[in-house]
Amino acid sequence: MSTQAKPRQVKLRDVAQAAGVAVGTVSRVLNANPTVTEAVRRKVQAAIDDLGYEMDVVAQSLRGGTTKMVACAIRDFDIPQFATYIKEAERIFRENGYTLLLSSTTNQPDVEMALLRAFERRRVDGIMMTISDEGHAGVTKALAEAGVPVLLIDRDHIGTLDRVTVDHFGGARAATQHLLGLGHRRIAMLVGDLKAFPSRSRVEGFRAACAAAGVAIDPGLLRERVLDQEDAFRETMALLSLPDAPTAFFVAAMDTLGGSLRALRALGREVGRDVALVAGSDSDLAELYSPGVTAIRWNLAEMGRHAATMLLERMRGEAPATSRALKLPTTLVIRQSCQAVTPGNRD
Amino acid sequence: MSTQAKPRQVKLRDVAQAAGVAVGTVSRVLNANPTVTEAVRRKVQAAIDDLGYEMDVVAQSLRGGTTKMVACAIRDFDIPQFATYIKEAERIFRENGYTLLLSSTTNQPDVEMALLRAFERRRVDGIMMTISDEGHAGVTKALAEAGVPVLLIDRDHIGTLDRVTVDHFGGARAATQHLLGLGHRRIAMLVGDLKAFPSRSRVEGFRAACAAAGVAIDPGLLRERVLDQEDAFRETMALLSLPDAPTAFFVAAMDTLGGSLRALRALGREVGRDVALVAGSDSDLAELYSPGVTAIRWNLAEMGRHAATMLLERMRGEAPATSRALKLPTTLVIRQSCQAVTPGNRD
DNA sequence: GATCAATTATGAACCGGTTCACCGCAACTT
DNA sequence: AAGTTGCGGTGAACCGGTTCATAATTGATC
Repeated sequence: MSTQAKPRQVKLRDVAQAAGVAVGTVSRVLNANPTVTEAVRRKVQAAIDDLGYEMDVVAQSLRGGTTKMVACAIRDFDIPQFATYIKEAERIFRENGYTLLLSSTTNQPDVEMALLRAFERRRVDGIMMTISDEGHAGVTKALAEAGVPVLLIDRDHIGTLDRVTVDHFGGARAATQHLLGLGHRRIAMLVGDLKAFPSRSRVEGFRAACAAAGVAIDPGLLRERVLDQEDAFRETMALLSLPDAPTAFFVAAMDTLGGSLRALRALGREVGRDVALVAGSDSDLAELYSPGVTAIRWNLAEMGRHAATMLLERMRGEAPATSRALKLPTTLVIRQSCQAVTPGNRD
Repeated sequence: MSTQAKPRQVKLRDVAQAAGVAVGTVSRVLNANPTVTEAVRRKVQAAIDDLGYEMDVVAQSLRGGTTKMVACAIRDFDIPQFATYIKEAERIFRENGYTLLLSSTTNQPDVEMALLRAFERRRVDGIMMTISDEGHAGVTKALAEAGVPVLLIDRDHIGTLDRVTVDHFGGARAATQHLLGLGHRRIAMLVGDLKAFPSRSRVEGFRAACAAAGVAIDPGLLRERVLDQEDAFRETMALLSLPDAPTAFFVAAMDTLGGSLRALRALGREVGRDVALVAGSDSDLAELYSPGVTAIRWNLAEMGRHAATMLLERMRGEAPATSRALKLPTTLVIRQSCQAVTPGNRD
């Protein structure tokens, strides 16, 4: 008896027929509706087990209007920091019966808008994403019209949406203060796209620290749009080749430390001795490199947990009408990559 | 005119009414059915654009039986190697109109079986996954009864399913030969769970190389079930504390190098000088550590690309009836972490 | 101008659940 | 005994598309 073969998908009506009840009754049993007798419930359950019935979520979604799916779109999957974030968020969603739907935006507004449309067509119950440009009219319009709750990941400037952010400003300021305190005056900074919150607030933190110390910033040492390790390699090479090269590097962009380290290695500069180095995000590489690379750290698992929880509450209508923002604190993990500037180090 | 506000979701019948045609006709226009006049097509398209109609994929899926969703379940997201794989696979699927659905199996058969049931309920068109134990009766049964194409990621022993695998055997053998060639005889090996293909074939490669060289394996130096960096740290600490500690470490398990490096650092052993080290998978850390860590490498992007393509072909019925297996080659990237055994290094 | 064939549009059934107005029946009133 | 209440189950409408048998229209032919 029971689940053998599986000649044809068992449907609700088959269960109803086997149990000798109406389809509506089986549905009520499945949804634990209290208006059903224990005797009937047992009889139906027996038929369900016997036939090996599995609910068709697509049909359920059509009628119910809710799909129990949450979409997540980020710039690029293989940024380890995002992976940790998503891992934790997915766990929360899974435990709550939601399925995660994943896409890369490749940091292009067109793709972001197309994805939002696709998510709408798929009728996801909620969306969690990063956007490449908080000022992009098309994207902000699409977000506003989404029709389902949207939570921005480490993005800001759209006050009507829930968001989880990181205190990059504080992190960058602390990192810069650290370098300034060691005597560095020519500090190069590598950041991503200033159209998005993280890089923007990192630069603000950098500027704030420099301003507080009365140190002027050489615009030639501030390199933006550094999005991957190749960019970081190229910019670091260029900066090191300057006639008046920087004594310190603040590699602030996500997951770009490797590129800078390769450039330093290629030109034979030793971290800590020839040049000071701070990473904008922590990693195994930063920790285990010799010397250890001072880095800005925050709790990514907690970020994913909170994001998922906030979105769940919003989807369930448990959240307040106003948008909620969570800002995670950062700490500067000081390692051995930054030494004081030696007097004769530079002319 | 055109998409303003959005008072209520526009449905197919609304478009039909606006264009003055039957709903079936609008459907035919949307599906580019050739039996529709250019004049009607244009009229309907105008109504679609004017109303800002967006198809409801859930309803489409219910009738059509196909959801254009592919599920991907892996042990753990934040293993960088998987991230690269998934990134590439997702791109292929997205370009082909498929949406990726992601879950963690947490390496537990129960979860794997539950996920397979959940995927079935969601009516995904295909599944791509790793499993924790290729011999697990419940899981293999669930896979066989899946009802949709399943592709195994770096798993074997289930001949009826498509799969992409890596030549871990060859990689492990080459790595071991390398260590043996440098004079190492007491080689510790850290692998994951032998119930799954990768660790099993790595151990086989290790044994093959040792056997060919006539070197006996000390069972005490073979540590299995090393699944994360904490495990690797613990086992490495234990091995280094042995009265007759190994002179070389083959840290073969995925993404565990960091744990071993921390242990070596904690005990003050220097890689390359005090102990030789080979990693079972390559990474930024292996490349940029000082000294660079010799590692086994394969093309993860290609792996993801092939997996997605194979699954797409299978879903479209373009694949041959027999299951297909792709085995990616590995290369040993030799860096500076393995020196020859110095005569007085060990008694 | 009538007949037939080919082309194009129609509308209802269908996918597989959920929901709700309604009905049957037993218990409770007076 | 007739009327009322309320619990438990029924069955049909509904969600929003797709599909196909059928109808309507057009064009060709005699």
